[in-house]
Amino acid sequence: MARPREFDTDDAIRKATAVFWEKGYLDASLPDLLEGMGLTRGSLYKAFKDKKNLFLLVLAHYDDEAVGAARARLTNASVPDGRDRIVSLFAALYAAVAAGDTRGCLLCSAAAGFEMSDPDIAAAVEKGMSGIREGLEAALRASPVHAGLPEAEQRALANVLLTQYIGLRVLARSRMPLGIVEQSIESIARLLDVEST
Amino acid sequence: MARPREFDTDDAIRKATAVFWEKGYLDASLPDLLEGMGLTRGSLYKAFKDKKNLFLLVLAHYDDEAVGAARARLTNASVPDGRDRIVSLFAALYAAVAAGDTRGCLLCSAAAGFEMSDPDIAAAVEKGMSGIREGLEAALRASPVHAGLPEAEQRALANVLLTQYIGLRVLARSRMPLGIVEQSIESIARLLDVEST
DNA sequence: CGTGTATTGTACTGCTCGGTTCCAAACCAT
DNA sequence: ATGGTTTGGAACCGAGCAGTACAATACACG
Repeated sequence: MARPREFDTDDAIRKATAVFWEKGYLDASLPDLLEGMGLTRGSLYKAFKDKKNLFLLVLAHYDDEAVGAARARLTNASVPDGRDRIVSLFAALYAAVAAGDTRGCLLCSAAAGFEMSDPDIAAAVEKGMSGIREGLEAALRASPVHAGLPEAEQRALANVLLTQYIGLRVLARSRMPLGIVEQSIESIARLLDVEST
Repeated sequence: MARPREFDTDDAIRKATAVFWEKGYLDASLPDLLEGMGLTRGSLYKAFKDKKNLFLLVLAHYDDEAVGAARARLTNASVPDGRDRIVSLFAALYAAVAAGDTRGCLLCSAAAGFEMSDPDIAAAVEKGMSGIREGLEAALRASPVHAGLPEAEQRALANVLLTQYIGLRVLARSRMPLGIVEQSIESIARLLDVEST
C-alpha cells in the first residue's frame, strides 16, 4: 500500500558499476552517479544508504560478474589444458585493450588507490583478488605441464600470474602503448611453456 | 636588495614528494602539502605556481631519485651478470615491503589513478616507466643467458618484467600478504633462469 | 473513490577544496 | 637609519562535495 519503486535495484547497481569503473571510487561524484544511474539523491540514499555502501554493493556485483567470468574461463572444463585457459584469459585482456577499453580493472584501480585505507573496501578487494588467484591455481592443476610441480611452485606461479594480470590492467588504464601489453602477454605464454623444468 | 627566501627549494620538493607519495596527487590536499612542506600558502604559490606544477616538479625529482636508483642498480657494472641485477631490483622491492613500506610506487599509483587524464602528468609518468624499461633491457643485454635472445624477445621480456614490477608495487600499496610478493619474486627469478630456450 | 504510505524530487546544510588577494613583517642595499 | 622588495600569514572566494530534511507525488488498498 505504498508507491512502488520506479527503478530496478540490480539495474541501478549495474549502472553504478559502470560509473565507478570509469572514474574510480573517490573520483566518482554523487552527481556522476545520479546521472549514470538515472535517479535522484533522495532515491539513492533511501535505497543504498550512502556512497560507500553503494560501492560495496558494486564490488560484490563486480565479483559476481567480472571475477566470475575470469574464474569461469580459468575453470572451463571444455578447454582440457589449463595452460590454454590462462593464455585465453590474457588474450581476452589484450582484446579488451585493443578494442579501446581503458577502464582497467575495478579491483586493481581500487587496490592502487587511497580507498584501500577503508577496511571494508580493502576486504572486498582482497576477496576478489583471491578469487582470481584461485582460478589461476585451478587452471594450473589442469595443465599437464604444470600439474606435476610441487604445490609451493604452483602457488608461486599463480601469484606471478596474478601480479602480471594486475600490472597489465593498470597499464591498460594508463593508456600505455598497446605493444607493451602484447609483448607482456607473449612472454607470459612463453613462460607457461618453459616453466616445466 | 630584497628579502631572501627562508626555505630551500629542493628540500621543499623532497618533502612534497613524500606527501604525494603517501597520499597520491588528487588526495593530497593543499593543507596536507603545506604541513608536510613546512611553509604557507603564499610561499607555495609564489615559488611553485600551483599544485599541478608542484606535482610535475615532484615527478621530475622522483625520476631523478627513485627511477635513477633503479636504473643504477640495473646497469651496475660491478655486478657482471645482468640477471643478478634484475633479481636484486626485485629483492630490494621485497625488502622495502617487508620493512613496512606500503607507499608502493609514486609513478605506479599515478598510472593507476585518474590523474592520467592530464596529458602533462601522463607524459611524465610514461617517461619514468620508460626509464625503468630501458634499465631492464640494459640488464638483459648484460645477462649471458639472455644476451643471445632475439631483440624482440628481449624487449618482450623487459616488458613482462616491467609489468611485474608495477603489479608488485600496486600489491605492496594495497597491503597484500607479504607471501604473495615473495612468491612472485621467486617465480621471477626462476623465469629468468629458464627463459633461455 | 479517498486515505495512507513509501518513493520521489529538490532545496538546503556544513564542509573542504584549490586558488587568490591583501597586508604587515622581514630583509638587504644604500 | 631608510627605502624598496619580497616574503609569510591569514582572510577570503567560488565551486563542488556528501549527506539531510522536507514537501510533492503516485500508487495500493480499503
